[in-house]
Amino acid sequence: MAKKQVTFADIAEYTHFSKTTISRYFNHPDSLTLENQEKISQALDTLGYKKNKLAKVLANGKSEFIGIIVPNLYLHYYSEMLTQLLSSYSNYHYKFLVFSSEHGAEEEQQYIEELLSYQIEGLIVLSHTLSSQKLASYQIPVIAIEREAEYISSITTDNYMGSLQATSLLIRDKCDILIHINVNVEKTVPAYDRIRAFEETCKEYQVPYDIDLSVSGNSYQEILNVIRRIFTRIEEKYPNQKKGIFLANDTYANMFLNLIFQKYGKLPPTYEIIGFDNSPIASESILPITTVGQQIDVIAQTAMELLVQQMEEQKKRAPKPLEKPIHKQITPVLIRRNTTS
Amino acid sequence: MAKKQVTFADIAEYTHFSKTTISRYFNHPDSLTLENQEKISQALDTLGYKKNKLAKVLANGKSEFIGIIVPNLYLHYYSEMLTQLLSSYSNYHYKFLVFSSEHGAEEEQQYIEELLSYQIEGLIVLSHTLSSQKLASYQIPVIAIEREAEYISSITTDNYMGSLQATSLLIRDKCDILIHINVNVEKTVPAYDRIRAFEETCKEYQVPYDIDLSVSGNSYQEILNVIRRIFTRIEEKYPNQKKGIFLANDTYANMFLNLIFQKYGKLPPTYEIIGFDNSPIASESILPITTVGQQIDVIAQTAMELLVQQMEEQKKRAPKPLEKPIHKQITPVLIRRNTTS
DNA sequence: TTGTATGCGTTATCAG
DNA sequence: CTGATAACGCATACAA
Repeated sequence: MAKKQVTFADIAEYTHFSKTTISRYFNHPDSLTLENQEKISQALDTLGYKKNKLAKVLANGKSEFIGIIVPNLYLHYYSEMLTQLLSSYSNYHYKFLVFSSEHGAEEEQQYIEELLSYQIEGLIVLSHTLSSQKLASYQIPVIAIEREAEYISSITTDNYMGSLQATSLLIRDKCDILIHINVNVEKTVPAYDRIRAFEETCKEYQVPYDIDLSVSGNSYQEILNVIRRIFTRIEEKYPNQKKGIFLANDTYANMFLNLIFQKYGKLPPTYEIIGFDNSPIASESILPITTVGQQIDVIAQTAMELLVQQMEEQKKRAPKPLEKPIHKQITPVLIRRNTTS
Repeated sequence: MAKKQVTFADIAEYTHFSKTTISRYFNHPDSLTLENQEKISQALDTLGYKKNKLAKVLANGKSEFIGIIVPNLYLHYYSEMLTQLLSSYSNYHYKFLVFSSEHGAEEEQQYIEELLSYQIEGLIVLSHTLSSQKLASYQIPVIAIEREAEYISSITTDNYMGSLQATSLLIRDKCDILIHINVNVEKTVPAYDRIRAFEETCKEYQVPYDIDLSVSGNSYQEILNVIRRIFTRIEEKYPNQKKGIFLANDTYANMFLNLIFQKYGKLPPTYEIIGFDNSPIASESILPITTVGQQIDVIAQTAMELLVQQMEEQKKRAPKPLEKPIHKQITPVLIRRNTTS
């Protein structure tokens, strides 16, 4: 601590006011005469005052902190979401304490304890490790984004609508066989709706379909190998049919497209491909990929609105916690590019 | 505020100790009898105590906060760096307040003011908007990552070495003409060394070279259009020669590779391509791209070491600020993949 | 419009 | 080994 901080006491002494008046200068300036405002204002920069928000928080209980827990930032979806959340600073002036966690529940609970000890007013959770029941038990406004959220409020993409749009496009384009490629997602996860919608839509329109949930792996290479296997299988099984492939995300879609290109040097008319997420890879691919675009900005914005609302409620004298969690769905948009006709 | 927080006062009352003893229980437990430790420990969870770090900070001045300012998280480089920095939590237990800023100096100054008001102990800057001189004036430990840093400590990739390795490989592979494609970087930016090394190496080995710094644009499409123009020019100018292309980053490299593939359906032997960064796109491309890999984990780790060291110094009774800023360079590694022989 | 007194939850100093 | 008491920097009733 080089030189001690300048405090209200110092300013008060210097200006011959009381600390209270200095406090008021910041919080209710109109209650001072213009003359005195000016005096204090002068004193502030001759003394070089710098405010101390922590002291303020301790005194009034409003930390303006929001905790965020993301699984990682490697996936574009998460880093983009974080960007959008951070950018809400200009509207709400909440500060964000960010933790990245995907190594188990204990670690994550520790992080939350730590966050709580900093008096965060709210929490945004994107990781999947803790149950919503556990999260609800912390007695603090929580918003889940795209995860299981039975006991807490949440924002999710309308996965059903997204998948429906993709599937419909493939049907409209007269594909002979529709194929959905995905990991074996749990039914509690919102993204499971992508599988549901695909299947139900295919059934409704009575088109043949094939659902392959064999994707797995922790590295790009591992996953690529699985996709290659799937590609081979499809090539063998549906040789002369027009294949409409709907993949769980753009990374898979890009892999699949690359395999096709490596074999044929182009995208033959017997293939249509649709991804999910509208991540950068979808446009950077050898052929810009048609994809279901998640409206990450809208999701982030909605999450903040919901959270702010609940945090405001907490500040009232008799805060009424939500009777039921609020769940909102954001409709994704189909972005047509060059892998569909 | 549902129920008031449990404080030391409550615990003291309950256990018939003083607040001081409770404090000691947490900070110097050995100075209590085991029996009394046990008593307090019991009281803690029957009362449901939750610690308040803000109060602690106010009392002892150590916030354990570090501020981070990144330009954006859209670029993989930044999001990966942030991930790595966040992961240092397990070693140092510093918490991170993150701001994203690339819209001008005023905004960024405001952010820093805000960060300072939260008593951050150190600052990590990845954005380019504020001069190192300005940053140094804040009188707080600052580490710059991959940016101008005359007046503050910094970590950068050894761009010269990286570029040297790439250029050498292209020479070794007997390219007739070496071409470097980049934006027109300022000479103060560390990345300028990539251009320098390319030119100097070409001269030293007396191979013909061509430096094209015409890349510009704010969107993928804009940049792609420029790259296309450059591609056309190169095709016309060096039709039958073996071309060794070294691009400023993997995104450019991927664009270039896609253009080649779209024209030839493969990578003809008259082309070699090397990117920079080892970002995901380099492996996800139609052909895995040879690239200069920045060791982001090492950079982040080194940055934290340096920062922690300086923050520790600040906590001493007579802190000696650094006489000169410390600058460290991290050597990148050449990752050979399928776009070089 | 301004001041006094007290509290926020913890640590630090000094005494015993 | 334990306790009183005064910081830390600011906010807020309540008075004036």
